[in-house]
Amino acid sequence: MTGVRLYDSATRTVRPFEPLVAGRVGIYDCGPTVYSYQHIGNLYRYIVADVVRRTFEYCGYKVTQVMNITDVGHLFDDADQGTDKMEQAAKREGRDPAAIAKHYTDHFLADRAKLNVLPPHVMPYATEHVPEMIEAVKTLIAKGHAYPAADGVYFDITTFPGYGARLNPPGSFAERQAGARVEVNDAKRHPYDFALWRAAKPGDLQQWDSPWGRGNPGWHIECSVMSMKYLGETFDLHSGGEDHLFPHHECEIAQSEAATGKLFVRNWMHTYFLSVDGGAMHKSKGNVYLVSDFAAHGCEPLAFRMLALGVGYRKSLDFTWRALQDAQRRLDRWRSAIGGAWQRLQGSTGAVDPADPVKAAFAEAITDDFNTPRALAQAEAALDLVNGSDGALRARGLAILFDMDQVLGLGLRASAEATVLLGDVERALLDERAAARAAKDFARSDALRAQLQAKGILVKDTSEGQRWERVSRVSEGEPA
RNA sequence: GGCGACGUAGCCAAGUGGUAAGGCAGAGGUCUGCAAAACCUUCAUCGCGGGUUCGAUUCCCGCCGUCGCCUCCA
Repeated sequence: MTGVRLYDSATRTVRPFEPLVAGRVGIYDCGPTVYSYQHIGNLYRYIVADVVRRTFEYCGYKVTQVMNITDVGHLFDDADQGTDKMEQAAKREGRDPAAIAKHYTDHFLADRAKLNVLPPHVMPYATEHVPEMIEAVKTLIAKGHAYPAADGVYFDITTFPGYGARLNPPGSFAERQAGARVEVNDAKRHPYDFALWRAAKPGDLQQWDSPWGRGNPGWHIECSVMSMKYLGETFDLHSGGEDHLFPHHECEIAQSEAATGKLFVRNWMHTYFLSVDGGAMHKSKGNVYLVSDFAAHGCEPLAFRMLALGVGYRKSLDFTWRALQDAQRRLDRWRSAIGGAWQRLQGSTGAVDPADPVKAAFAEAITDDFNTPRALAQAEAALDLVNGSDGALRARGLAILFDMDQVLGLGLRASAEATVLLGDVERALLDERAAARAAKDFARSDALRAQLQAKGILVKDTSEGQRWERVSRVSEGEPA
């Protein structure tokens, strides 16, 4: 089993990963709130989480990856708040929250599949864990960490020393308080006490019975409850976006550890936001892009995965259409080389030597805090072998690339296999063209090449005969 | 205002106290009936100004710029 080094947001250092249970790793990824389509920034984060999970598996760990679906808004019908996501969506679309959640969850999962993001092993829904959340709130009240108030139940942060300072710089929380301009909610004892349970308000579409009357759960409690339910009270790795550093994950830590008296999470991981054209995505700027927008720019979803792999997750990727198109070209080049080699080798690559230096360099890169850009550079080294004229090296390079793709997830083997799946007509045209070339009938040969091109098959002549590949130029598009 | 992150070639980006991976684009060349590939060569002194050091892109300070968080957003 290969060791993995990773950055931990709590200690702010890169250190060797040490699993709670030898050979296993439990991961909880904060999932999306499904009130609208997930944009590329959201999806980018799940590509990163996917690479993390694949890396551990590549290294021989038995992984349990849990990702929640937040299908409750924890929101109340209060026009002043203006942040009533699930409610707003329900009203906007004239559907109930369950239908909204279903629609956007399905779309999210479909986008993930297009990006070769593997399904998590467990995918709990918040609405199916409300009883457990209520139990957790009762426990916190019983232990003196929470108190019922007029409009809900709040966590008392003064009962958890160090609140807000696990993932954030020491002292920063005090500064936040000083700078806070938030009007104090009279129901709360402390401005930063956070809701565990909210009393229902008139018009709430999502509400449940509880010991504190009808209402809905606070945002943070669902992640504590669901992560501990499926991974245990202490688990290995918890990931989220950089925006979760405060308050979400600090709240999770406080309520979880207050309830169990145990360390909640051993490693915290946060993905930085991607920017678009050098700045933030904003609806007002019209640059909140979806996977379904790629086709219009001649790109496939997997080009976005290639682009994402080209950046470290702790630096922010700057997304531009040009960058995506560059990634598409890179992906096309890989496929072209791999498809050609696959045809020459007739589908046999042999096994990968576990001690292969290129593979070793790749493993070294990917296990160094998931350094995908460096890993890609090693894949390019393997690609050089594939492009060479030596048949043995070609087989070796191909085998290495397929091995690497267990982590990269670019579907390289599938694209290679697709090149040899020809229809009878295509096959006949290729055979006829080979005959024409042998007879030096170039006019006929060129005409046949044009015909094949029209069928999406690019033919190339090499010293070893014709090679061909499917041109994946996206034209069919993918409706939103 | 407070706290934090980032600023590397035309573009996307690795990285290190000792003169900077990889990809895309560009330029020149080889090969080729043509085309497409492939191959070879070529393309940066690391935001600005100081400081520490024998030596800094890499450490420290200041400035400028971008981004994030400061109650429900990946």
